[in-house]
Amino acid sequence: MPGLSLDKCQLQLGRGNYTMLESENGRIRSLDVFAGMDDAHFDRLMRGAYVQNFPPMIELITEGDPSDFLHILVSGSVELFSTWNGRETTMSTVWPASSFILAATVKDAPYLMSARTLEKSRIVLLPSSDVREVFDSDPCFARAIVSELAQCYRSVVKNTKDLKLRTSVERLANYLLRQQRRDGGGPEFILHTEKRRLASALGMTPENMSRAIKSLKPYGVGVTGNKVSIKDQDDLERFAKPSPLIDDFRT
Amino acid sequence: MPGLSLDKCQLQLGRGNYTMLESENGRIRSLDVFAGMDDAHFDRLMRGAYVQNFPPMIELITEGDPSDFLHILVSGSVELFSTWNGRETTMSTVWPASSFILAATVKDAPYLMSARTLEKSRIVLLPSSDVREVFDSDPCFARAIVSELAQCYRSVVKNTKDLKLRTSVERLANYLLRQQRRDGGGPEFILHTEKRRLASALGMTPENMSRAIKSLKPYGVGVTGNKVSIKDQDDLERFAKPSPLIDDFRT
DNA sequence: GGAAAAAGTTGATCTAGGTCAAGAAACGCG
DNA sequence: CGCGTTTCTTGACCTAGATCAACTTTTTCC
Repeated sequence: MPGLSLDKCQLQLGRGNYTMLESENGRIRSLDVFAGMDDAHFDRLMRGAYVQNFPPMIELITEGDPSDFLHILVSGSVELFSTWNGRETTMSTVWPASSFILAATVKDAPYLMSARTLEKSRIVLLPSSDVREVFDSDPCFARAIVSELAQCYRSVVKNTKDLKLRTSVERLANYLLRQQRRDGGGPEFILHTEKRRLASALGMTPENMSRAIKSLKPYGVGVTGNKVSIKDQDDLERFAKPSPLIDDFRT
Repeated sequence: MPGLSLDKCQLQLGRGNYTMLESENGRIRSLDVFAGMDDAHFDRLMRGAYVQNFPPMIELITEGDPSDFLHILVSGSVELFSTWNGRETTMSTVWPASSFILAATVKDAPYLMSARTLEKSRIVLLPSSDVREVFDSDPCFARAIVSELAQCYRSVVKNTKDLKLRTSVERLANYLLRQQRRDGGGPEFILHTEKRRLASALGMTPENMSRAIKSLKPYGVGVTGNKVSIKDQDDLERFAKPSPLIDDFRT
């Protein structure tokens, strides 16, 4: 439903009322960014907050726009993407519960990426000015923001290394290994992303992704639909050569 | 001189003494990161600091090592690069006066990139633990760190967009336009980077860089040695289609 | 449940960019 | 200054991956 604008949505769903926020508070409060902060400051942040449900495929943010809100994804999933000269690429996918476009908020600079919901998503919107204000008065929050930001930075750096140092098949192989770990490490797991989006995220075309999957078959990788099975873990790892300095998403 | 290790250097040059630091203090003090902070806190940081001169091509940092120091480049230039599976790529080049590997320091996590001097360089080393300590006690410093980090993050995001959305010739064209602006905007300017390093930074081979330069000739770009002349600004810009969301290095 | 739309796959072809090799130019150093 | 090393360039060739088109499978939605 591309005709449904953000404004329309806000009117439809209205400003998040206190009860809605209350029920969400626990979840949000326990996020890393807010964990250690003062209650008063947290309340201060939440007073100006909106909570909204969005349908799938709604463009939440358009790159270039001023960054009025820090977004926090409570449920659903959001794709960050960028465009130039008629081309488009997936920059990353956001899963609950985490914030996005923190850097734009902090710098009070225009968004560098657009964002759209992939599924029905619940999102908390914190006015950027409030975030900056509380940052200055709560050292604990400041510490958390800086840590989150550093984490984001390191993720992008890892992604750049992945892009510049590996071929597309190597990127796919390592993506599968990362996904496997995230899913518990068993020999069978599920892709939570559409293949064409995955292709874009990994910097290739959907067609080439299909072929890349096929070319991993000799290493014991089977993919049917969104189900992946890794028959020979060692063999795949010998090929993929995963490195903690690229593939470990925690450090 | 690849035989000369960092340790040897430290022995040779010794710990920066107070006089050396004093002479540097002004320059360092005026960096964005330190500008607004308390004098006492600044002194606290500088008490534990080392200042050192390094010859060209010395590896200052190896990716994967623990991040013991925040580095600040006072003069010279430093290349940040990464390796995987025998391949190497330039991630970015650092010019004075700015800090590098801030994110690793903040998170107390291993370096994701290696660093080497390109020329004779003067570098201030601040123990990471001191930086984190002062961060917690000086809100102004915290604000500056977060701003610097956000800036770094946004730079890497722009770089990813450049890599994923543009061809190598388009990347080169836009790089030239950025370099031109940085150099005052005149039709003639100078490349401050070796072409092979530039090639690596832009994600291509030196051979392909040569050919990319040639293919920009029809758009009025002339390159001889490190001198670049842009004869038809409009023509080049029509081809390069620079975007502030990728190419503006300030926001 | 079934038509329409979207996602995924496959094959044929093309092309951007990598690799290899050799020569030219620039640089560093005794 | 001149010799040796490195960088840069050019040409020939190759390959990873894109594009295009046709087809199959899956999903969506009335």
